[in-house]
Amino acid sequence: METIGQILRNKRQNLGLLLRQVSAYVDIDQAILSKIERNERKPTKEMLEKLAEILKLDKDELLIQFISDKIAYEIVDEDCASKVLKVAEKKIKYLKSNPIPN
Amino acid sequence: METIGQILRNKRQNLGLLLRQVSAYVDIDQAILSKIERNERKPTKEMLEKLAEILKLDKDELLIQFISDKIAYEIVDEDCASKVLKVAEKKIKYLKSNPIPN
DNA sequence: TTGTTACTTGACAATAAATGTCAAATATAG
DNA sequence: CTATATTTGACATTTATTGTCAAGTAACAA
Repeated sequence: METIGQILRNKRQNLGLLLRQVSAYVDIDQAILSKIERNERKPTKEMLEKLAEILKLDKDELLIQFISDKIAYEIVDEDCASKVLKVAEKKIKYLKSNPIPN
Repeated sequence: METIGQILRNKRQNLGLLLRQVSAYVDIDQAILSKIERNERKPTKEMLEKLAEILKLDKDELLIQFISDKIAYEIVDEDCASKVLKVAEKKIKYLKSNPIPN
């Protein structure tokens, strides 16, 4: 099970790219990229898209990893975590099937 | 499918309590409670506990509704929402089974 | 109408969280 | 040691969240 950071770092290193190079492409400070790769900071969606481009990763897959990471860390310390996910799924289905629930 | 706000408001009205009374018990401005009941603001966990007490709601169940609400709204507009939840579940299991993953 | 009660709304300040920038510190390799 | 790559932390800035308050609406009774 890889975190976003691990995915990004592994791919970058496999491609033989430096933090400096990738961060320049993404147009962020390399300190930020370093932190993203160690899960100390979260990338924005714009960053993710750029990262997917330069690292030749699937954009959608990366987004899924990103959001699921965020959610996992959000509720991992709740002891009702799995129930929360089940209820959330129901709610999402409901929200999607009901336009403008307000 | 009820939101947290609806749950709180319904129960409060069924018990014949006023915003003023409940907000006094929870020790918040009644404007805040009004907003919470209309999902314009999110309660803190402390508020939720107090609310569960005075409204005779199950504390854990309310917390589950609260967190799942938050997650549902967070990802409802992603078209990969259900996949996200599946991946998140795996990550949580992984995180829980691995002490101090860092 | 007038007054009362319950609730809502929006502006505002205070607080906290996320973000970006930078330079110094620490590796790691030659 | 030198040079290059990465990490760390302090700091300022921006953005969200939160609480407070007073004025606003709505429903109803007198």
